[in-house]
Amino acid sequence: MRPKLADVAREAGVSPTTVSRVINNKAHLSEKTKNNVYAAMRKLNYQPNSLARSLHGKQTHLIGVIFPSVSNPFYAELIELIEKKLFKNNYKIILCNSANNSDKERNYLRMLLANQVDGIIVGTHNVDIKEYQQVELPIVSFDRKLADNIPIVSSDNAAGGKMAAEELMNHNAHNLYFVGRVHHASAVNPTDLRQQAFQDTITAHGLTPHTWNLSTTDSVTIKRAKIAQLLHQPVDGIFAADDFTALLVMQTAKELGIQLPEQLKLIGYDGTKLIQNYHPELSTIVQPIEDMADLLISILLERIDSKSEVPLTNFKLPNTLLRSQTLE
Amino acid sequence: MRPKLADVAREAGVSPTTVSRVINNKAHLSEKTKNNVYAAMRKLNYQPNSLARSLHGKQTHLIGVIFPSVSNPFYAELIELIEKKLFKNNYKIILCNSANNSDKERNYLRMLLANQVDGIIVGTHNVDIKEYQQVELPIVSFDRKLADNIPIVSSDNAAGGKMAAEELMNHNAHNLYFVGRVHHASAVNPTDLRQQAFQDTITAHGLTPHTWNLSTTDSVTIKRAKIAQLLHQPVDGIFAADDFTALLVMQTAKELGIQLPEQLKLIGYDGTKLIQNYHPELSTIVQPIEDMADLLISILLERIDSKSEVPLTNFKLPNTLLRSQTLE
DNA sequence: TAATAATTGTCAAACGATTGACAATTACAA
DNA sequence: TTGTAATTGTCAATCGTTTGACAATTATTA
Repeated sequence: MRPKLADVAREAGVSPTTVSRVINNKAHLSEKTKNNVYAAMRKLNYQPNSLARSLHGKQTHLIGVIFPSVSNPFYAELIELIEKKLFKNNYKIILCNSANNSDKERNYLRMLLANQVDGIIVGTHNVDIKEYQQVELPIVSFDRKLADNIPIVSSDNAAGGKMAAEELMNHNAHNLYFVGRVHHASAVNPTDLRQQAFQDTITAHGLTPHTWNLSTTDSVTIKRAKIAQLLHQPVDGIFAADDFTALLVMQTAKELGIQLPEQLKLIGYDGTKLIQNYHPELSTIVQPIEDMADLLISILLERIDSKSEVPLTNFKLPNTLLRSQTLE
Repeated sequence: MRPKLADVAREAGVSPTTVSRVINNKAHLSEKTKNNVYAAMRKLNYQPNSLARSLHGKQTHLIGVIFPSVSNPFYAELIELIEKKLFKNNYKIILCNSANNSDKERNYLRMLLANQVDGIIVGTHNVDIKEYQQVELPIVSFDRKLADNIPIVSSDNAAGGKMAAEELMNHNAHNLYFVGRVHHASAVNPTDLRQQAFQDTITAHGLTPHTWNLSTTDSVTIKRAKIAQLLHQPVDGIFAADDFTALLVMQTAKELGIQLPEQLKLIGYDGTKLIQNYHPELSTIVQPIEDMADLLISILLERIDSKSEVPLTNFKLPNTLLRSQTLE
């Protein structure tokens, strides 16, 4: 049985109230009793029961973190940074993998509320979650519009798409394709803005943009096949929706004997540390992952402890272009 | 303010006790009252306060998951599977990134205890944690000896090392190197067994094994440089400590004009889905990630709800060899 | 119709800590 | 020596839910 506050009090020869005061730094306490209490806590290896404390109204210091995947390196790096920074602020995270399953996400959301988390960071891609509307807890969203009263942090996707288009055109590519999940209706996801801006920029330059759709449910084998098909079209510039798709393009091109960058220019998206380290040859739009993690957390913590309404902005952080061998 | 049990009772026109009974499926309750209560809960969007329930002795349904990294794809995939399977069993996870920092790890451990988690899965690489000895909570360790009373789940690292050695020799490689973090003292980590078995197997075949040390603190640039140095030695077979190191070897070899597999055979280790999908050319020892996740969880849950002492075995699951272009 | 079973309620004590009110003791300065 | 401030204690209510004991009501069956 784990020791409780009363045990510490007995051990230290003081009242339970005093122990609680020591723990919470209340009132004026002599160094002597403080030290007695600390010693007793150490001796008994005492840890205050968070449940009891939180039940009384104290913060839980738990933050729910909901993302569609953990194994995707982009999310993995973002989550790692979020964890690191929250830990510094003495918060711990409950990790929720929505797996793009709205039932699972809803379930997790309910659980987070039941567990009285202090706040939630959401980076998931399911739209139909009405529930977010009525959560009266500090929430910050990553790259996605959840509800009117929830601030969004993202990179400047439109600028990223434009940058990719311009860069490909500057390198004399004319048959330009966007490869990835292609959206058709009006842009809903911030990420759709990449494709949109890419196409608009190309059109503005008097060229015709093309798209080549890969479904997110396609296996990698199928994606490779589809990309091989694409590479049999006249194409000399590709903007991939993400770096891993770009890798497939690179590899497929190589198999088909297509030279990069001579015959084909390629730009990816995300620019994780993993890609920068292990595929430095890939040109890519680098998202400011660390800045976004910082911002997500500072907005969230601000909301948590000041209770102030944060202006409901869509915070857009700038991307950078990493020029490498697939471009020049 | 979130509704509480008493609010539901009022709304449903029953006593708080009855509501609690409905929630916990106690006693005999008529369908009618049950439905009334459910309706009231739905109407008020009621969620029982987990803190209060757990304080009373109910499980928290929280599991602490401590790993040295989230962004490393191997851990990322393992964590994702653990999350997926725990979710199915109605458990949620508190994610702890030890970052190979024993202070941080100790801190997280204390916090997990304070939060009354039901169990802990530990996959971290710090040794000097005495604290694990005295935790009287169900714990399972991944790939690491923590304390005498804590079961370990791992892949058969020794068999993996042996497999790699034999495979390289079968393909007529004679100058064999282990590349990665090289241990010198007697093996402490299960992962050290890979290197040990690799070397022993080579020696047993009358050849001389070599090692080429890469520190975990080396940047990727430095690792590349060190690998380039290695490739200027006489070497025709390399066993990399992990797949990402293997990628660096592949890339460096290519830059130096060394042909794989003609001039150099290469085997990596881990075989994540990421590597299998995006680097299918790499031969590697594939760890049974999913099986390990299953086993970790079944042992942990067994311990949690049967309170039975699980036999303190080191569960070793078999690896498989993925032969690909870097071998033949 | 009586006896039995099922259903629901009331009440109160936990779970482990926090906190405010108030009292009592001690220490220190004037 | 007295007054004031600092220190510590006692006591009880509270956070939201669970649970056991017991009573009261209703329904079912013989």
